[in-house]
Order: sequence, then structure tokens, then C-alpha cells
Amino acid sequence: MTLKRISKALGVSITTVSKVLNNYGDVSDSTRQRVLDYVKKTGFTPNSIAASLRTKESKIVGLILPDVNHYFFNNILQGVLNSAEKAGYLVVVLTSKESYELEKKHVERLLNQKVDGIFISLSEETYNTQHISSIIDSNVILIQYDKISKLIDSSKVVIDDREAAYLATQHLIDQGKKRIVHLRGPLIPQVAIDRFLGYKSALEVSGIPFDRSLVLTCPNGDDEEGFNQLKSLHEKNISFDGVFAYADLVAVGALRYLKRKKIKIPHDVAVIGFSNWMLSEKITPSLSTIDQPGILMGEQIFEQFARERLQKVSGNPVQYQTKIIPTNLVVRESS
Amino acid sequence: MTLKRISKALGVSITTVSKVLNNYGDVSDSTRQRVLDYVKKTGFTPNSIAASLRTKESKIVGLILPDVNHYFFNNILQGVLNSAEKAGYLVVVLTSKESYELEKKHVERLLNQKVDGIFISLSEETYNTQHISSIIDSNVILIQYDKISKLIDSSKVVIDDREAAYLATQHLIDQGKKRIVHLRGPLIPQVAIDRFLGYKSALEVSGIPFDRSLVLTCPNGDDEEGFNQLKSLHEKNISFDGVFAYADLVAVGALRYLKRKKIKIPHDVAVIGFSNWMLSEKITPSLSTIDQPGILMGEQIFEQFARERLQKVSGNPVQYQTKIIPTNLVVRESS
DNA sequence: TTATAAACCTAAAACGTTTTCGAAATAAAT
DNA sequence: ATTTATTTCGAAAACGTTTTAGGTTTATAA
Repeated sequence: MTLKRISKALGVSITTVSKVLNNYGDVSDSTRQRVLDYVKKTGFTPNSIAASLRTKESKIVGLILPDVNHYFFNNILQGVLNSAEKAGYLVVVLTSKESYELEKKHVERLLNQKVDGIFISLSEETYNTQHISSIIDSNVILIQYDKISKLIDSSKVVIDDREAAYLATQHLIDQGKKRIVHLRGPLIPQVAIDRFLGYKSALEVSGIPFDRSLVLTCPNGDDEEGFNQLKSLHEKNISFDGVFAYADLVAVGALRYLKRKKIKIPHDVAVIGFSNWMLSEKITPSLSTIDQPGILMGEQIFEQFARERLQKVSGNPVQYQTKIIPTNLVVRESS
Repeated sequence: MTLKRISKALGVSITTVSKVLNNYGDVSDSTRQRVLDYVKKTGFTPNSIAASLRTKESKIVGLILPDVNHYFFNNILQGVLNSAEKAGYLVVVLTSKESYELEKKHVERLLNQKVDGIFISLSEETYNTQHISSIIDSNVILIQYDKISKLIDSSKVVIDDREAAYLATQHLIDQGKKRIVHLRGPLIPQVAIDRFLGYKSALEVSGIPFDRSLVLTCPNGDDEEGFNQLKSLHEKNISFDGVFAYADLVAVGALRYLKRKKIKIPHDVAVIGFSNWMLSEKITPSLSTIDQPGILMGEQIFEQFARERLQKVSGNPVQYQTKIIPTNLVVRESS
């Protein structure tokens, strides 16, 4: 079933059928009704490939996630899906697995698929951003989220990691803790740096001396590392009464060590994580953490895209925006 | 940049350019090389929308998930993504959120987007399967996975839930347990029924009498229900020494209740869940469970699609297959 | 030299829409 | 009755590719 066949069946032109489907004004009520009836009867839907070719709008956006099996990114996906569905867009999902090569390949693939927008969180390996620039050159809307490059001019949707880390650390201080361990992420990515800086400035503001030996790196971000780092600290007889981990999973490992050593939580040592993974409220003791509203972020990502799209088609100048999504402190049994 | 512009620049026909790009034999080495060089120099990639219109192949598949924030479905997504990427396919992802209406809408959307294949796990609300049949009518390849309809003729990729539940229950019996509670899922979906049947037949085979009062329904599948159901059992003074929950989250709730009541795990009561969620190995005591290899399933889904696609284009009869993916018993501290 | 085969190339149609521009039909105004 | 305005319609081009069917050139054989 095509426009042509409908037009033949009803004795009108292809143009007319197309016009009623696209709500053009210049078709009489009677023919409009005839077309509508016929379309409903046959269940016809226009071939969107052909429409795309003509209009250069695919109504598809591409979402590149560093990892799909990750609570935060899952929520982002969910949020993008929510908003995209409302707007009649489809979302193709790709995972970069933190690989620069894969990320680049995906971007190229999306570009020649003529998606209308690309939403990307940069992989940890990505220093060369040529492929990102090529998105802009291709006149495709680019929204950066989470791990962004400040050097690239586009809209951005991010968490204020520094502020969030400040909040988490401040919370421990409020509980009377003074020797607070920071289990930090890898050295390079901006998010890990920002969380560290937030930690540091919270100490500063409260006049607590910064002790370099209390900051330990957890490159993989798993629970084993959390466990082992606390263990090594303990074995070196370095005392502490609080732990701020840059990821919930790391905090879970820390909790496991403390429980094993019968250290009272939160009385002797209070623990707070980051991200509000689902598991953090299910474990005992339940884990205090920073909630990153991933769903909200995802929605904002798509909505910013929709705004830019609108500006573009209406010929207005496109205005890039940076949205900083607020985080929430979630206090549970561990602190 | 288009074929036309390339052909103008090189003084050959559009046809010739297209032929070298598609590896046709009848073009001389010298012109082939000239075209290739020019393409590489300009970074040209053919517009896949136009190609799709002509060839009726979009190189896009649609994956409908009941829920994106779910460990098992995440893995399925990951698996589909893995295989699709290798084969040069894009995947558009949609969530039905267990709603029939949404599911139907999504299917229609995918069909008029002319995807090459649709992979679907039916929502719990879906009884009318007209929209699923329409996939087949549209000559789009349909692969059903997980929650399937046996009435619809298509390839299927499923877990043997009954066998898996049998394994889980048998494992508890092997530990010497005799009064085993089954926290079952909602009454209707086949997966919940199958898990119940597996439980029942394990008891039967071991000659343990089936006690209806030990089977409790958990419609939402969350941890609250697990907690409350064990509590109600306890308050009715019904004794038990094992728990087989149809979902890990439910089992987590059960564990929480047992811990609260200082009941020794697994000595007094052993617990086993279902799905091997990430959290089940992180909690204490770590949870025994059934591992559903979601990634493998996802890969099989795509690969079955690829097979059918090949059969179709080569004009061979399409052969539907039902893949039953084996599960693994994962024994941890809780049993 | 001429006939035949092989190699190389191209014109043109087709895929199914959208949209411009002008034509035809009708209504309104003079 | 004529002009003008308004409403309704349709022809045709365009989007960028693939592929068929045939044409032209070059090589091979007689």
C-alpha cells in the first residue's frame, strides 16, 4: 500500500493524499474525509524511509552509552526513551565500552544513517575529538552528557560532581567525622577529579586538615577494590572514622570489610557512596549515597535536542545550553 | 557529497561509482582505483536512507524490552548489541513497560520505519496478538524471546524455566531441606507458571509431599513482598527450612526477614533466588541463584535473525527454530 | 580485414514520499 | 457579464541510491 495506490483507488492525485496525511489546508473536507476513511480502513502508514529521503529528517536519534549494564546509564537510557517516545522519535542505542575506536566507529555509523541527533558520553580513552566535531560538521545535533569535552561547542547535560561530592563529605563531617577516607576513581576522567575536589573543599571549609594518605585510588570501581583499600589502610594502622567512595560498588566493598572486622557502622566508621545504585538500599546496612537522577537527565538530554531541532527548522539561531542536574543526598543506615 | 558529484568529478557515470562501492565485477582496475581514492580522500559514505529505499533493507532491527532497568533484560540488550554491531546492524530499543497498548504502538512504529527484524518479549498484559501477527504479515522477521506466545509461528529464544526451577529446588532438597517455601510470581505469565511447575516436580521426584500453604504469590516481585510473605508464614506458625523465590529481589526480602529474626542462614533456612542479579553476589549472605545467561540469549536472538535473513534473500525456505538456553545453578552462602 | 567474444561502461527506471508552482474550479465582488 | 479572489487540486521535480538491459570499446580469433 502506497500513496500511489490510494490515489488510484480514490481517483485523486498522490499530492492530495499526501496533503491530507500531512494536514495541509488546501483540501476540501469531503475529499479529506474520503482519504482518511480509506487510510483507516486499510491501516496504511506512510513509508518513513521515503519520507526521510525527501525531508532529510529521519526521526531517529542515536544514544551512545559507555556501558549498558550500569544503573546510572540505564536510567539515562530510560529517560531518553521516555521523552523520545512522546515526541515520536526512535532511539538507536550503542555502547562504546570505554573504547575510543568503537566510539568513533559508532559515530560514523550514525552519521551515515542520517540520524537527527547524537547523544554521547565520551569514553575514558577519548582524547582526540575529531569524530565529535564531525557530528557538528554534518549538521547533526550533538548533545554531550556526563563525560563531556568542554572544548567542543554543543549543549551539555551534566551532574555537578564537585557539588555532590561536597555534599557527601559535608554530611560525614556533620556526623562528627574528622578522618574521612576518600576512595577515588581513576586519575584522568573529569568526574573522578571533580569528586575528589568536592571532597577536598568540604574538608577545607570545615577546617579539617587534608591528609594525602587518606586518599586511595580505585581504578576499576568494583567492590574488591573497596575491600582491599580499607584493608591496606587498616594494616598500616592508619585510623579513620568516615569513608566517601566515588561509586556505590566500591562502598559496598568497604562495608564488607568493616563488617568482617566487626567495626560498628556508622558509629565507628560512617560510609557514603555515589550513584544510588539499586543494590545500595537493599544491602544491610543500607548505604547512604548521592542520587544522580539519571531518568531526569535522559529526559533533559532529549528535550534539549528537541529544542535545538525546533530552532533549526524555524531558522532561528541555535542556542547551546549546559544543564547542570542537581543531585540529592540520600541518608541511610551506613552514616 | 553524493554518487552524482563523485561521478561528475571523475568523469564517469553514477552507475560506475555505485558499482565499485558495491564490489561489482565489471569495472576496470584503473577506474576502480580512481573511484576508491576519491572516496577515501573525501570521506564519502553512501546515504543509507536512499539505499534502504531502493533495496528495502534498512539494516536496522527493533528490540522491545519489557523493562530497561532490569539486570536480565540489560544483558539481553548487551548481547543483541554485540552481535548486531558485528553484522553492521543498528538496534532501536523500546520499552513496553508491561503495557499492551505501548507494545502495540511500538510494533506499529517499527513496522512503518521498515526495520528488518523485530525482537520481542511479550508484555504481561498481552493476550491479543494481532499486532504480533502483523509483523509476520509485513514480511518482517520476528524473533520472540523470554515471554513468548506459543501460538505464533516464529523463531523463539527462551530459558527452560521449568528445568531451572527444578534445579534450584533440587539443590535445596540436596541440602536436606524438606519444607520448602515457594515465593512465586503472578498467576498468569508462563514463566511464573513454569517455575512453579519445576518446583513442584522436584518435590515429587524426591517424594516430598506438596504443601499448598507453602506456596505464596508475590505479584510485584519486589523485596517488600519477600519480607512480608515470610513474616505472615512465621506468624501463622507454619514451619519451613528452605525458600525458593522466583526472583532475586524477592529472595533478598526473604533474607532480610530471616536476618531480622536471627534465623541462621543456611543452617535453619536455606534460600535460593532466580536470575543472578548483580546484587545477589554483593549482599551478605550472598545469594544462591539461577544464572540466566542474558548476553548469550541476546546474541542468539540476533544470530537467529541473521540466519533467517540469509535464508530469505537466498530464496530458501525460512526455518523457524526454538533455542532453549541452558541455565546454571549458582551456589553461594545462602544455601 | 572481418567476425566474435569479452570487458567495460552508462542511460534510465525505480523505490515512495514531500513540496513547489501553477491550473482549474468555484465563489464573491463589481 | 465580467473581473477578482478564494478554494481545491495535480503535474512534476527532487531526495540518493541500486540494478537492469543494452551499448560501446577493446581484445581475440579466423
